Amino acid sequence: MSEENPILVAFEKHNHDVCLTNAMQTAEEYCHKQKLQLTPARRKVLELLLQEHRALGAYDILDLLREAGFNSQPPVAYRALDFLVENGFVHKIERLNAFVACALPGTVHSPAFMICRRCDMVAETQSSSSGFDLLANADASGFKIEQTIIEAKGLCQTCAEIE
Amino acid sequence: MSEENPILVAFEKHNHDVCLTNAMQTAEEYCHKQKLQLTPARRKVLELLLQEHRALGAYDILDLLREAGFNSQPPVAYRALDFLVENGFVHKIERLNAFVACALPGTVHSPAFMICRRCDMVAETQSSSSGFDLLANADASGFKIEQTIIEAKGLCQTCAEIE
DNA sequence: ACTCCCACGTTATAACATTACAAAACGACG
DNA sequence: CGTCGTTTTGTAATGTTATAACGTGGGAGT
Repeated sequence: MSEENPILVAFEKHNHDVCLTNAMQTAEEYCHKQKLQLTPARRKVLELLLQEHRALGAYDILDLLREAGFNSQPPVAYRALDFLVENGFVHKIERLNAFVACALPGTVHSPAFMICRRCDMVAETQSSSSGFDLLANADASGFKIEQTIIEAKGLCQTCAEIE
Repeated sequence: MSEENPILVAFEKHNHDVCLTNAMQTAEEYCHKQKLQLTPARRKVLELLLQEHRALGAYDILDLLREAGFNSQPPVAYRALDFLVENGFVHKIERLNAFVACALPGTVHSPAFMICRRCDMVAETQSSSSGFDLLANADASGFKIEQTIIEAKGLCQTCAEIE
């Protein structure tokens, strides 16, 4: 069930308001504890991203911000996104040059993504490190991994049935 | 040793001419068999990339092409890169929006990369599919993975010693 | 009140990538 | 050998993503 496996949440029907409210609350608390400022622009960008299980480009976000009465220059969006990414509330999807709200905010994790090429849905899952060749090769060569991005492109179940 | 483990080749001293010659020959043969045209621009781009174990941006390549007497518009570089990527001679590094010659051309493989953030070296390794959470989660959700990109950022041994 | 830091405002531009359409090269086949 | 269809190239213009640079304002601590 979704309640127990947030990983699959993007694929299933769920009460999205709860999704959003929980995530916002987690962000609030985290920022309060860390003495970080969840300013209006940052908050709005996070809300916008939480409203979809899709990745949005920086300029999409910029348009939405503009509609919401915010200032409209690119640095506005990029600064907010940088903040949110740094603090783990948002992930960048490199394949898409786009951004998606974190499905597991407030936890240290090493995410992996499934990206549907048809409907653009992005689902986040955990990538446990173990048993994974990359680590062995990194070790063997003395490479110190700091961060790994894992992004799978394909078709979600719904879209696979259609095609 | 490098001869037996091409995965580590980028990290070690090696006769780079051999590297290049072998890869070019593999590409020639593959194209001949598949009735693909390894045209001068495509060949030159592959050579340029093979000359480094680093990723080059499309515009870097464009500059080098220009120096080599080729035409200089962006589509020239992007077309050659598209061809080389489609046929597995070159990989795109999404994190860097840049391109690197394949270390194992002519074989079907699912690569993973180690990218040194200090010296920009890119090493290719294989990502065996097995034992890897993403697959289990994809299965569980009905997601059909078509391609997975794996890119680790960090420090290569040499750079780790310096820092 | 002073000052330091952080966030924001704004302009400009850099870096990456594609569309569109015309011309040339190439290969297959009658 | 033509000529037709396909692939590749030439070229201009434009679209998309991201950052540099520099100035302004507001709050926290002294």
